[in-house]
Amino acid sequence: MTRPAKRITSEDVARLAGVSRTTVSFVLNNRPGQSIPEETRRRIFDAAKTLQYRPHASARSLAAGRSDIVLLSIPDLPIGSGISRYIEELAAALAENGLTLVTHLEGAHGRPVADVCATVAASAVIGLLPFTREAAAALHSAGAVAVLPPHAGEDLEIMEPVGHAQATHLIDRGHTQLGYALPAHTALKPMGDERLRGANSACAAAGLPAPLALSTSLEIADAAAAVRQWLDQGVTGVCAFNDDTAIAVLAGLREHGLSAPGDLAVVGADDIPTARLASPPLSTVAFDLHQAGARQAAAVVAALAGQDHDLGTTEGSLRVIQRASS
Amino acid sequence: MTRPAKRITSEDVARLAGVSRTTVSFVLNNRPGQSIPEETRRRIFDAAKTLQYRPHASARSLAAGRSDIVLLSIPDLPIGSGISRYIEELAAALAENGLTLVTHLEGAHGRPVADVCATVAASAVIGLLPFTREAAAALHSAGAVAVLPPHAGEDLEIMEPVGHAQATHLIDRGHTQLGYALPAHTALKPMGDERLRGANSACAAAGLPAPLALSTSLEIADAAAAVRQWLDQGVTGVCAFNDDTAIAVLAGLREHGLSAPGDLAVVGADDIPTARLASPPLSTVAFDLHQAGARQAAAVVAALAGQDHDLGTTEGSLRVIQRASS
DNA sequence: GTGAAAGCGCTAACAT
DNA sequence: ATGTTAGCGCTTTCAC
Repeated sequence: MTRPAKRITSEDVARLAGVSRTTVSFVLNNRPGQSIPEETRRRIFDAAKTLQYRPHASARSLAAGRSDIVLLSIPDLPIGSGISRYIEELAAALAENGLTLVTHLEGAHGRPVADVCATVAASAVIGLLPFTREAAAALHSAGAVAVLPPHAGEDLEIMEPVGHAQATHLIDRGHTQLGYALPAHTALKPMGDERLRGANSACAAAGLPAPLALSTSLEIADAAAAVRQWLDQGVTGVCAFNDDTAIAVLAGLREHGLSAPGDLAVVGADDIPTARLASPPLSTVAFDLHQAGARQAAAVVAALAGQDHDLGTTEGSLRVIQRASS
Repeated sequence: MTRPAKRITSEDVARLAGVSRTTVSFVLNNRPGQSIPEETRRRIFDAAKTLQYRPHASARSLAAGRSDIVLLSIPDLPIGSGISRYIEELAAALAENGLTLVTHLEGAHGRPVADVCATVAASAVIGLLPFTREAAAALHSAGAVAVLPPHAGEDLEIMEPVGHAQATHLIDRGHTQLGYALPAHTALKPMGDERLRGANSACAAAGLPAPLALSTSLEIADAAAAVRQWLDQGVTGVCAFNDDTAIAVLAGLREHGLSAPGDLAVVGADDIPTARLASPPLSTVAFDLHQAGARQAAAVVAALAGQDHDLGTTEGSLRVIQRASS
C-alpha cells in the first residue's frame, strides 16, 4: 500500500535494451574509455526513456562512494535577498557539472551541519562563513570529501573589496573623514570586519585616517546614537555594512531631523530591492552574484576532483550604484 | 589519499560490543517489539560512541527504502527574511521527529525539484507554493512518499487570514474605502490573490466595498502611479501584500509630497526588520512562524506515517503591529 | 534474546 | 564490446 509502484531498476532497462546492467551503467554514466557502439547506446537511452528510469540515488552513492550532492550551509543570520540570487547561480553552475545543491539553514534548534551532511551523504559542503577547524573535521568524518572554503577567510574574499569600493566611492566624492557602520548582530561580525578592513586599506591608500567604526542594530534609536557620534567626530560620509544597516543609518539621520547626503553621505552594500525605495534612495555597491556562484562552483568541482584551485580574482564583479544618498 | 579514513561500519560496533550486526541495528534503531537486555543495549551504545559510529545514510535508505530526508522546495521569488525563520522552525520541529530538512531553491537554471528529490532520496517534499498535479506526480515517481501540501491552496491557508487582519485593522480605524497593493512579480501572484481574498471578505463582512486592488513593482514611479489612482478613487487606507510592497507605497506617497497615515494609511505584512526603519515606521501584520513550522512538521510526520492530518487552525498566530503608518 | 543470511539497486574489477 | 561477479553498509525475515 505504501509503495504500490515498483521501482524501475537498471535491470529493467537492461532487459528492454537487450544488454547487461553493466552496459547500461557504462552508457548512462557516460564512462570514459569505453567504446560502445552508437547503436547500443541509443537502444539503452531509448529504453531508459520509455521506462522513465531514474537511478536510485542511495544505491548509486552506496556503490560508488560518491553522491554528487553538495550541501550549502547557511549560518543563522539575517541574510538579505541577495543571498538567494547567489544560491541560484551556484546551484545552476553546479548542475552543469552534474552536481545537485541543497541548502541547510543552521538554526539554534536544528541539527548540526555535520549531521545533515551525513544524512544526505553530501560529498561536498560549502560554508557561507568559514568553518572552524573542528567543524571542518566533523564534516570530513561525516563523509564530506570536500569542505569549502578550505582555508578560513577565503570565502570572505569578496567582502574586503566591497569595503574598499565603498570607501573609495566616498573618498572620490571628497570625503576625508569616514565612518563605518558595522552590524550589531554578532554572527555578522566576521563579514563586517572584513568589509571594514577593505575600507581601512582604501583610506590608508589615500593618506586618510581609518574610518570611525561604530556598530548599530536595526533600531532607530541605536542608529541615531551612532549618527550623533559620527557627526561629533567630524565624519561626513559613512559606509554601511549592508543596505539594511545603511537604511538604519538613514533612519537615524531622520531622527535628528537631518538627511543624506547633506549632513552625512551614506553608502550601503548588496543593492537590495528596497534600497532604491529608501529616503533618499540609497547608494550601494552591488556585486556580481552570478560570477561569485560560478567561481564557487568551479572551486567545488576542483576540490571534488582532488585538485587545488585558485579562486581567481574578484576583478570587475563590483559595481557601485550611485543614488541620492551620497 | 582521497579517502584515507576507512568508514566505521556497524560491523565494527558489533565486534566491539561482542554482538551481531543485527542486534546493533535493533538497538540503535530502537526497534519496537524486541526485548534486549539493558546490559547489551548499553554495551552497544558505548561501542558506538567510542567508535564515533555514524550509520551510512545511503546504505540505510537503500536497505530501508526510506530516507528521513525532507525536502523543502522554495520557488524562485523574492523572499523576505521571514521565510528563513519559518524554515528554521520547520527544521527544528522535523528534527525532533528524526527528520532532516534540506531546502532547494527552484531557479530558472537549476534542476527541477523532482530531480533534486530523486538525488537526495527525499521521502517527503514540501512546497512553499502548492505543486501542480503533474509536479506532484513527478515527485512521487521520483521516490517521494509524501508531497505537501496534498491539496492545492492548503499551504496558502495562512495567506487569507493575513489579508483579513490587514483590512480589519484599517476598518477598525475608520477607513471605509480600502486599496490593496498587489506585487507585480508574477510568482507572487497566488499569494497576493489569497491575501486579497482575505481583505475582500473582511470588507464584505463590514458592509464595505471590496478594496481597490492595484499591483505595483518595487519602483518608485510605479508605486506613485498606484498611489495617485487610489487617491483619485477616494481610497484612504491601503493594505500591501508584504512589507516590501508597503515600503514602495510609502515611497510613492513621498514622491507626491504626501505621507502616511495622513494622506493614505498603509499596513504591510511580514514584519521585516526594516519595517520599523521606514518613514514613517510601518504598521504590519506578523505571523507566528514558530507555530506555522511546527504545524507543517506535524503534517509531514503524519503524511509519512500514511495518515491524513488536519492542519488545524491559524487561530492566534497573527498579530498586527501598529506603528506610525496607519 | 541473538545470529545467519538474503537482499536493497547500483558500480567496477575482472573475465570473455 | 559486453557480460559475470563481487561487493558497498545496512535492514529484516527467519531460525536457533
